[in-house]
Amino acid sequence: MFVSTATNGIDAKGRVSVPASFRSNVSGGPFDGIYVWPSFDGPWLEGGGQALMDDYLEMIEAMDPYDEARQALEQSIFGEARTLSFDANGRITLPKDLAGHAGLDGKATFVGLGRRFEIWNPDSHARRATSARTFAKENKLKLRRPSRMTEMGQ
Amino acid sequence: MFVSTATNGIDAKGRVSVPASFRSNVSGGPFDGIYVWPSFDGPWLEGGGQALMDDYLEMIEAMDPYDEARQALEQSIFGEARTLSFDANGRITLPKDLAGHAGLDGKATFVGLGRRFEIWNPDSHARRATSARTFAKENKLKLRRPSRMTEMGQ
DNA sequence: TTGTTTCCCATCAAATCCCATGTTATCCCA
DNA sequence: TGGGATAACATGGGATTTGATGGGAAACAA
Repeated sequence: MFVSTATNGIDAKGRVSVPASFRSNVSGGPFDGIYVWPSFDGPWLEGGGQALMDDYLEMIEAMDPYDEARQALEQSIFGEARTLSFDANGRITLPKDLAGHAGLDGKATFVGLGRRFEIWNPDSHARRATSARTFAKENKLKLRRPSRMTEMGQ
Repeated sequence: MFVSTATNGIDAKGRVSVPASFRSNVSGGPFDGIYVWPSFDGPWLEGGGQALMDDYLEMIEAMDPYDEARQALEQSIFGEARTLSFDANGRITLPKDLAGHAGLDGKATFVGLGRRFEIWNPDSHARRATSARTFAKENKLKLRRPSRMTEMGQ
């Protein structure tokens, strides 16, 4: 599970270290890396491992093949996603267009969100974290257990 | 899984490089190439590897033999598809009629969509990507978890 | 022949690999 | 518990490989 927040530097080649705990979270499969795409909600990046993409594929394929929403989601997730594999030191190279979408310049903040994570400009993220905390406080009563227990692996 | 978008040039001989990640995605089988056919939805091409064609065959064979829809799909997919094999550098030669259907002229945009991919005129695709992003944002709630529980993490 | 397709080789940029280094966190033992 | 030893992590730069592309020669077809 992706948890915690870490800010790492982006070097002149566009390389950035992925937090070690994120890396160990996606290790094991044949693809040693992550999937990253621009959020269609705002100026940040969405990311996850193979398992997340498999889930999205399953959810999208459950939709009607010629549903316009399905085609838009296919395009905006799979069409925009990049496979970024780790180098020997656990870094990825962020393509310029992705860095541009998120306004990344020299530093990137990785935010673990359970089954997926986000990559933010550190300043933007600080502002968002503040407002999210307020919003969480106002909505804390919405946090409740599902009526029937469901299993969640580790 | 086919992901990401890449635009490559079409040379005077009609050759175009298939993105390396697409190639590795279809490698392994006896047929070293891809299947491509004109979309019956609009001016672009549909494509995939052997696995995709096997899936379509399975789905179509599950239909009644004289179902009109079955015959239309057989004709529009298998009847129109071409097998385009890679040359030593990973290029295919696009037949003129396929290039014509998609309005390809000098450049081709490959769009990974999970199990399959599409080939677009770069300008047409840019317009579609923009509208798809808006539409995806408005319809993201249609992405539902499958009813059966899945585990978190990788 | 004439035009077309397939194969082969050359080139250039970009992505990847490899090695070195500083810094922090963890371990281990007295 | 203190403190040195060790390992893990993040970072920088050079060397090497891969990927995309262009053009020519050989095989094939009309």
